[in-house]
Amino acid sequence: MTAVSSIEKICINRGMKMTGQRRVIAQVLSDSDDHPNVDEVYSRASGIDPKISIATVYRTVRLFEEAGILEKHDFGGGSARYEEATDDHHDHLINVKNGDVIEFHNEQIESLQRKIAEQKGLRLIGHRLELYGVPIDDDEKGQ
Amino acid sequence: MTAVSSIEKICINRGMKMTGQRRVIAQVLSDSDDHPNVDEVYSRASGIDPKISIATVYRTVRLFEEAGILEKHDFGGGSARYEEATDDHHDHLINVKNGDVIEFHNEQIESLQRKIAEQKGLRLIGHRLELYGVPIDDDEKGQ
DNA sequence: TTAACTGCAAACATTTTGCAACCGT
DNA sequence: ACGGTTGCAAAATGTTTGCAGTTAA
Repeated sequence: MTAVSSIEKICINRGMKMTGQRRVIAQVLSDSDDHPNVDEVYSRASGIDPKISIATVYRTVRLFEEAGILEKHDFGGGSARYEEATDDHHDHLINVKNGDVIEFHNEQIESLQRKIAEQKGLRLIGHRLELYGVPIDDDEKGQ
Repeated sequence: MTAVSSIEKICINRGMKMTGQRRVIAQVLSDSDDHPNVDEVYSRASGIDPKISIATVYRTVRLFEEAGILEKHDFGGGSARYEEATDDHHDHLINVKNGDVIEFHNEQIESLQRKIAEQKGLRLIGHRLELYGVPIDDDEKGQ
């Protein structure tokens, strides 16, 4: 009856002890299309189980992140934000004129990044790439 | 007599009130080749004027950043890091093992970025690229 | 002179942690 | 039953701010 969220399935597969709190947090995160911060996860989870504590949310998202189930993003603005990890990696192209976010993936850039890191003696373990642009059409009339 | 730092010159040009503390902080930042955080700026400044307070450092780097004199970076690791803003663009490769920051510039990546934006109908006006890596040597003995 | 700046300490925001009680397996 | 997990409150960070005294212009 109780639907099992996609994240909970992963947890079960890995033999994690699934408490009621973890189930709720897993469901909240599976249901989220955005990139909630801990406070938002906490309040969504509280709607399902009002006696969850925020310390547990912190501990759980950290657990999930270390298990590779979540991705942690630092978009600035004070708090870390989370999204379910998927196997398709993408970067973001932001249209600063209207705030639209376009996801893209470019293997050539990815491999150049690895190469640059290697040249400096490092193995690439992550990156952050954000592009900011304005519509080319708007360009024709000035600026 | 007292050498005027490059950042102080900019401040003077803009008519900022230059106190002793601001002069010291401007000099510390002008002299820094790395990407110090506030704590590091504070301790370097304290070496020149031991009675500067860390609150003043926070206020001053924020002032400089809002004036476009400094660039503020969020490389993770808890605290914001600063560098003098220049017109020559570069990206950052962060050694997450020790916090070292290596600057790099790769025209191939730059041009790919422009191309990607164009393909989506945008003209690139800015970007943020940060690479995170660990020393390859450390890698050999486990992970 | 006086509006802006500084130092101090307290306030804040986010995240982590010690510990006793609790619960999944 | 046992060891991991939770809730709570306190601590740890990093940063901002209120206020009274100080200083650059």
